[in-house]
This record gives sequence, structure tokens and C-alpha cells, in this order.
Amino acid sequence: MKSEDQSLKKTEIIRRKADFDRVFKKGKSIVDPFFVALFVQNSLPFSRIGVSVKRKFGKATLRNRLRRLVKEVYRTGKEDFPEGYDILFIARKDLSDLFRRREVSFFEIQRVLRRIANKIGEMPDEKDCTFPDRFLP
RNA sequence: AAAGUGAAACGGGUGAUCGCGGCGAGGCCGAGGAAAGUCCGGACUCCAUGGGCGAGGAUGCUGGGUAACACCCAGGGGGAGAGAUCCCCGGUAAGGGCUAUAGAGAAGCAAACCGCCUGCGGGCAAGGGUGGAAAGGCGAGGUAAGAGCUCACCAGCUGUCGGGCGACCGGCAGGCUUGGCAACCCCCAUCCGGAGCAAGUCCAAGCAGAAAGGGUUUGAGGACGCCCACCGAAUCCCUUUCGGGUAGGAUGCUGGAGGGUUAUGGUAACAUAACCCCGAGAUAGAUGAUCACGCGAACAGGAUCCGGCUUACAGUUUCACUUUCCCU
RNA sequence: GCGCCCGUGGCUCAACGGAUAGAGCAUCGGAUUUCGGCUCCGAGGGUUGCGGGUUCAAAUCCUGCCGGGCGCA
Repeated sequence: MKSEDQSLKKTEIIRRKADFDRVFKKGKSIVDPFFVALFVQNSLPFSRIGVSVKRKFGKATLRNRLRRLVKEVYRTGKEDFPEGYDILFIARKDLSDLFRRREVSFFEIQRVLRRIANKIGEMPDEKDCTFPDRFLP
């Protein structure tokens, strides 16, 4: 997959409850001031993302905006993210505070998510399982 | 022109690039006035069905509108304001309860602290004082001093006559008078069966219930309780306990008490008719991002659907009206 | 989508509609002690979550918001 493909289909978003449960239960975590990222391998030739936003984060418009920004960052920069993972971003309180003051732009979310994506790629103990999964349907 | 009152409308434009959801699939459509809070009212679905009583709840001036409402329109009374206008609304001579402190006395044959009068037995409720409230108000007559004791006016009550569908309004007469709180219980009138789209229906997958106890054709049980009718079960019903599985898909799911224009009826809310229009259907949940145009800034994102109410809201526009000032 | 509860000093809780909203812990000051603790005495600290209403009078009653918690499907 090359960077020309900037579409984001339904299948590239974590939707089923079982998938969410799997990430929550088995996923490894990366902690950032704005997000906690959980990720796990998904036996697919591409990655899927999900966003978890608590009701306490803000009102519905704010929660929707965060989801859209995260999806937009992933869509326009898939080459920055490793393939074959389910990645779940959980918004933290510091981000909520900034959101309420409207001090968060697309580029800041992009910067933060790229930083997290690089860390996922660097995780050493995951490499063992990466290759066999590529031959699965 | 200034100050103000009341209605109503708009509320993120244009272009480029990359994207998202739906469907009859190169096309078209794709969040709001509040989508919100979930405070009311319905539609719809299930509880087998019908009726009565009760409990509980809601509403509360009158008439009308509506599917219905706690909403809307018109009217009545009271209050605030200079006015446009705004706010409030059943019953206290059915009963019970509460009215602290202060005060002589706080709810009915009232009471006498200071006081007024006196024939020293007593009489009085005008003045002072207390209080949110002192048993009609105010003025005159009257008297030893006083009092609806008498009279005029005003308020209230009862009766009566007239107007209005009615709430009420107006006139006359009477006897002289009844504190406040029902957003305390209560009374009266009217209305309401219960649960909710995670309702409900179908398909697929999966596990483990022929588990244990109790009940029942002498009627268990049947969605607030009771009663009547009715329905109703022997591997197949009801109930308690323990244990196990699923969290996928379809349907409900959007064309409706729907909008717009015109005409008619009505003071109006609204109703009726004709013609035209079709405007989301997701399910970790679709509208976004970047750039340019000087800035792009409110509250805020559908989840079964409608009618209201309430709350939030940058900026802007329109209409009607009031008061004051100036000019013609 | 429904149903229910709570909000009072820094914390945990009281208060038939009636006086200056109380109690314990905590805080501060003093006494006691060589010092500290314990103990004793005293003091400060409240928009009763916010707004409007009923009432002579509201933490209490009614109502609209705000915040928090619980239960059912």
C-alpha cells in the first residue's frame, strides 16, 4: 500500500465489540500526555484504528471532533503507522482541557500520533509474530 | 434621535484538493433552532380480553383550539409600571393542623399594660405600645368616656333584578363584618391501565438445564392492589434458587397529526379544500481536514417518530408599539 | 430509554417552616511539659450547589438549572 491511497473504509475502523475487547484485554500500551494507545496484532494485511472517548471528555460535538481529527490524521498519513495492528487511542484529561479551550489543531494531533506510531514500530518483542500473520487470509 | 416593550427571521459563504454515510449506484440526497435537558403530551409495540372499585399521580379563573398536553388563542379578575407591556389565578361560614419571638390580648360569648371616663361598684376600646397580622377602612354625628351606637362614601358578605355561553360586570335592598397559610393534610371538578424501540418480530451461531425445591383442574397463575366476567396447564403451566450460552445479521426505520402556495370559515389559536414538493437513517455511530479569498469567531451533532415546555446562544436583520426631545 | 437518591465549615454527619444553622475530627491560640504527644480552656471558619417563587419567616415547601452517585432493561 502506498501513500496515494488516502481513503478510509469501514473495515479500517475498529467497530465490533469483540475487537474492542481484544485490544483492551491483550493490547500493549504506550502512554502519552494526551493519549493512551493500546495496540495488538490483528492478522490482517492492514491496520485498523479506534478512538475511545469518555463521556467526561466533553459534550458530543467535542467528542465527535476528536474522533474526526484522529481518523483524518490516520487517513492522510497511513505510511507513518505500522501495518497489521489494531490501534486504539484513548483520550486523556489533558487533551480534554485543551479541547475545551479550542487550542488543538489538526497538526498537533498529527504530531502526537506520529510520535506514538514510531514507538509502536520500535517495540522489539512484537517482531516475532509479525511475519507469520502476513500469510493468513 | 434617545430610551424601552413585544413579535419574528437568519445563524459558517465561495472555490480547489483529499475523504465519509445512504440508495433505484458515475447520479442524487445527507444534522438543529435548540438535534440538548428528558420536564409534560401523544403515535407505535407488547402485556390474551372486557368491566368495576381502590390506591397513586396530574391539572386547577372562563370559553375555545388540538390526536393530546402542564401547550396555544381569546376573554375575566387582581397586581406592577408614566406607558407599550409584563406577572399571578379553584375551595378557609366540611373538618383537622400550624401561626415562633414580641405583645395585656393571636381566633370567636376576645383582652385591659400605659391610658380615657367615673357616682370608685365599674364602664370603654378612640389614642400609645408589640407584631407580618390586633376582629372592616375613613369622615361626621353621638357620649361621662366610648363603640356600626347612628349616618354618608369605600371594601366585603347575603338576597334580588338586569347583561354575558361563562369567568364575571352593573343596579337595588338588607343586616352590620367573617385574620393568614391549602407550592400543610384535606375538599371539589376533570383526566390517567402498565411497561417501553435495549418495545416487539424473524434468522444465524452457541451452551446444559428431562438441575433442585415449592404450587396447581378442590383453579396455580394471568404486567400496581382487590373484585367480577373471561382465559387457563401434566414431558409442554406458574414460581423460587443454582448454573450455562450469546452480544452477529435482518426487520421495526422513516411519507409524516409532513411542508409550501392559494382560497374559504373564524377576532384568533386553528380547521377545511385544491394544487405542488419529498427533505438523514447511522449502529464505537456518517458532514471533516488542508489551502486561498484581510479576520471566519455563538450555543451546539440525529439514534423510533411527532406536538409542546425549559435551558444555552457570537453576530445580524425585519416588523409593530410606547415615552421623551428636536425639526417641518 | 426508564426509575431513584444525594448536595450544609477543610472532612464525616445533625437540624417539627421559627431566635445568632449545630456536633465530632481537623486548623489556630493559650495552659500543662526540658521538648513533643495526650489532656484541659478558648477562638476562627458557612452565599446551606445556583437562580426564581410560596410564606410574616425557607437549609427545610414548590419550581428551573448545575454537579455527583445508584439501580433496571
